[in-house]
Amino acid sequence: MKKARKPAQRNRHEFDLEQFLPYLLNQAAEATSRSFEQIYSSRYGMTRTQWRVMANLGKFGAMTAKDICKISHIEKTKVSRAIVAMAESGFLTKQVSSTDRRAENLLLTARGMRTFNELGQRALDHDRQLRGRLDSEFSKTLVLVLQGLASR
Amino acid sequence: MKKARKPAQRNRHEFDLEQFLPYLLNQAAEATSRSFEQIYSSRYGMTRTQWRVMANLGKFGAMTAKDICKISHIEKTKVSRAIVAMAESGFLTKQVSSTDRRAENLLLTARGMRTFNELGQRALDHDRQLRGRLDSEFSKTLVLVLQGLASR
DNA sequence: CATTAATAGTTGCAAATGCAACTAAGTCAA
DNA sequence: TTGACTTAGTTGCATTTGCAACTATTAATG
Repeated sequence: MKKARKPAQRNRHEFDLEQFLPYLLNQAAEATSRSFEQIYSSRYGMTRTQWRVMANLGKFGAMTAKDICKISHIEKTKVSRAIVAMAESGFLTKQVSSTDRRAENLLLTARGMRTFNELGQRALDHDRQLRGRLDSEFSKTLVLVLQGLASR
Repeated sequence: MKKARKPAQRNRHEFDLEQFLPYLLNQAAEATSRSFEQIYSSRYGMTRTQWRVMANLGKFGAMTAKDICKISHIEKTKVSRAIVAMAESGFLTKQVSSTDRRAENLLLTARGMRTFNELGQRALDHDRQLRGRLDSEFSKTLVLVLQGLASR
């Protein structure tokens, strides 16, 4: 059990880190991501960003780095490097767009697909575990709220 | 408005990144932390970890690095380096514990206090903005759920 | 057309991080 | 005591990141 410390002094603002949404979100995000990270990192040597890129490609099929950025709000350099690494590991192939030679269409290889399918299955399990005893109504609202917070 | 893409193919698992809790939490955490980070980083050149260490010291008063780790679940090396930097910037002072010469008691300086008070005020504002139109009952539950997810 | 501006993606570099190994100090038991 | 073990905190190193500047290509404008 956590020891209940007394605040050292009263402040004008009554700010409490442990109630601060960005902090809480970070803690929860770290804890929940980290356990799942174990799986794709140990099995496939993938990083978190790589897994996310894969999950997007797995869901939406071929798309460009730009698309991934827009959908996932991940930094473009992060995406760029993830793509390079994934191409090297044989999870995806790039092909220059026929209509715009700057852009490259990204496509999961057969191996990429298989990997995505396996990880997707495990992700589902993990998610169910996390949601555990959350009321299903609450769970739905939670998703909406998080999406709302993410898109600002 | 977000373009609604169609999944490329149906998979056995029906996994959807955009409903995946770790992912949602990360997105929300990033978005909400980043906007606030602007403030302490531009005004005081502080990093996220430094701000968190400060917030703990501000709330609980003098404590050791170990205590901060235990309370906040932040990696000890992260905490250690944050402390060094904050001491250099004059936000805190260390003093070797009288009962255990390995441990150091950390204490915000007057400047550290002032900074914490100012940032605390702004954090409160930020938090209120984030919570915006969240139902207050939901808001409370949310905190509990996030804390639950964080401590596993 | 010819320039100028915008866009897709990459790269360089300076942080920030994670992990393991380390130092110094304390504990405990025989 | 002394030797093995634990603990508080630091350090080294390899990896990941964020940001700005860059290349190559396309769009827009006069």
